[in-house]
Amino acid sequence: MPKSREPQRVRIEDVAEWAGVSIATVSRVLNKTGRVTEETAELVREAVEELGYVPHAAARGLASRKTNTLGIIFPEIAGLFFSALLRGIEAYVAENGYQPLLYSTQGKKLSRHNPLPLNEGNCDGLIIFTDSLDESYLRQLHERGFPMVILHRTPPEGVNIPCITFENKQGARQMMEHLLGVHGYRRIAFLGAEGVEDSTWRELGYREALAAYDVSFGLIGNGKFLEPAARHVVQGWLADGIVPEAIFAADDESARGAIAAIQESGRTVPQEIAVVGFDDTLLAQYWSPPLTTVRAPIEEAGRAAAAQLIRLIRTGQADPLTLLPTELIIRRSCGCPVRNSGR
Amino acid sequence: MPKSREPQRVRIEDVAEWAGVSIATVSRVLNKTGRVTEETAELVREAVEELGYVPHAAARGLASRKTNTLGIIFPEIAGLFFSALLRGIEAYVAENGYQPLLYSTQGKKLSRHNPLPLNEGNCDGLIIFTDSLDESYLRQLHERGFPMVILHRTPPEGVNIPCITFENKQGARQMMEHLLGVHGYRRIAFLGAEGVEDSTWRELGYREALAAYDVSFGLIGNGKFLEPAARHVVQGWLADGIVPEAIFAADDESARGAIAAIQESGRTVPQEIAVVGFDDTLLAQYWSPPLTTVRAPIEEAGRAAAAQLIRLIRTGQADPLTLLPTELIIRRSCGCPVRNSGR
DNA sequence: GGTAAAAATGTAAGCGCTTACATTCTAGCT
DNA sequence: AGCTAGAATGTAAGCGCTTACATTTTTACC
Repeated sequence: MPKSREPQRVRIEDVAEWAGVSIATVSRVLNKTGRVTEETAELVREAVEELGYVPHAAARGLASRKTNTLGIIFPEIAGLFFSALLRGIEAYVAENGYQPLLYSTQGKKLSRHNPLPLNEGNCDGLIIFTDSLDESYLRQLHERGFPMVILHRTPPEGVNIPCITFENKQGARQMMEHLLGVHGYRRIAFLGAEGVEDSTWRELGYREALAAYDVSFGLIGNGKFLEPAARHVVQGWLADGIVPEAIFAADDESARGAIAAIQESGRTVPQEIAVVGFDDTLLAQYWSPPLTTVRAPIEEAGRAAAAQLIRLIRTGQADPLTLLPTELIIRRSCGCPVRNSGR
Repeated sequence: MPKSREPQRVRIEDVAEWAGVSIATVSRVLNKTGRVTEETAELVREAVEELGYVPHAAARGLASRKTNTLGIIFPEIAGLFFSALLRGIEAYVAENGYQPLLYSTQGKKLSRHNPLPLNEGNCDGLIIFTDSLDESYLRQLHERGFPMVILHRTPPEGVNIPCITFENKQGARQMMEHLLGVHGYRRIAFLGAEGVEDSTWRELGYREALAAYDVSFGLIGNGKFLEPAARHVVQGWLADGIVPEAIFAADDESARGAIAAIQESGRTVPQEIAVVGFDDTLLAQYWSPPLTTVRAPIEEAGRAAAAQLIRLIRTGQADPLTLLPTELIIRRSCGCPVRNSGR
């Protein structure tokens, strides 16, 4: 049985033949490398158009050892945080002639034994988002000289991979100042995510502020940065008769969970328990009550990561640490009176 | 000046040498193709481990004409809709040994003159999301025999590309039945997005329902599926003294905008104007009032798209049309009394 | 018109793999 | 021991490009 018509791929050779030139010339026209008479160039372009030629990315990458692609490693694809980050990356990357290639580890931790599908073969550099690669693997990649930047995670010791993160501690500190200083709350609980570095820093800000105000009350729950988990934790507290004056959720999703748990218990936010968050995603301004939170410039972080990576690829240099400032967004859930919608 | 230490890439040749075998054997072990003694295989695996060898994806792709990668084309990266879809795709694709490669057109419409960076060179097939490719380009790709599926858009005439979409008209119809039949509303406005196919179908459902109930009132605004645009449209209506009994927003973001505009005008939802949406994303259950909407199985759509594409790649066959059912989610914004939170 | 430098184009050697085919080895026969 | 089928492994030809270098053509100038 004859194989069903295998649609012939158009190759550079076909273009060359059509235009009556050599493949080298075609390549030169396409890549604008080397000089070619305008006449010939036009002829080649016509051939490309006529035949519908599209260069084969893999072949090109193999031959030139560049892919013009940046790999982006995410632990999972979810939520607005991710969207915003990606938007920032994408915008910057596109402006600079690269295309982003995404890979999500879906919770699996990658190591040398379970290596990344993204490597020199298909991208020129990597943006690594949080904790998805184990330390020795990260180190190995880095030693190979593969350009990488890390988002929201300090690189392992001795490995100087550029890092982009928020002023987490500082932001948390500010929020706590507001809760402690303006509202006078003392019994403030913290809802973090164990093992997530952002959360750890925010927690540190929380602790420091508490210490600064000489408050001995401290309550820390693991809301895993997920609404259901956070809701569950707070339900547990309330059931056990532990009723803080305020809950500082280390991200907006946890805040959402906390509010749900409190409201389900028949209590009101912020009158009985205030709740504040971190990130300012999730349309938090539309919640009831509108959420007081710390705005993290997520999109900006994406842009910064892309910028550092491209710089690293091109010049071999990049800033070891980029710290992005956060901003306190006061709405209603902390107990403040209406002022502005925080738009 | 000597070039700074160029870190040598480990190639299959190095592995072969270390293990004392030929590169063909290494390849066979790695791809589990052809027979190799367990002894030799083990030796090769040791070499791989020892040297930290990772195959070069481009070279592999070039030689084998397979990339195990699926390209996913999005108009833009934004919102929860996208996240959910991607999650569905990613889950299915990963289970089947592929990895997704994303490309966002950022609003630009791609054509033959501005071709896709994703092609035979770096992926084995394409999932195309809405209107990001022009018709003749789509046709050309299809004629080349490149496997593709389309999400939320009917393929151009004569081109039988498998298509995955929601029961948009049906879902809109159901919602309208609720508004017309249960609540008895007659002055119902529609907030769509011009040129978006999903919106067009939903609008058709809206019109049909109106006709079925012999309602002559009809008001259609272009909210562009964006909160600010929708808000603006509704502000305009209200300012002009046009006050419908209900607004059917063709997606949740527009619904959000409509609610905002109404509330800003000092009116209440749903008492004075009811608002309903479509998609059930965006934590719509937490809004104030909780949004009555049509749930579209977004994640399921992603999964279905991936499934069809992989089937197409492997067998050359796929279902021409996959229609995913929607579900009416009654909450409060339509005027219904509290029943359940729609969790 | 002749010559040399510059410009334009062509030739061919890879890039790091897979894989068809060739070769060598092993084991089971006679 | 000698022979052979089958298993194990090796050899080498590409995959479709880029690019260093070789060659040819043009231009500018004497």
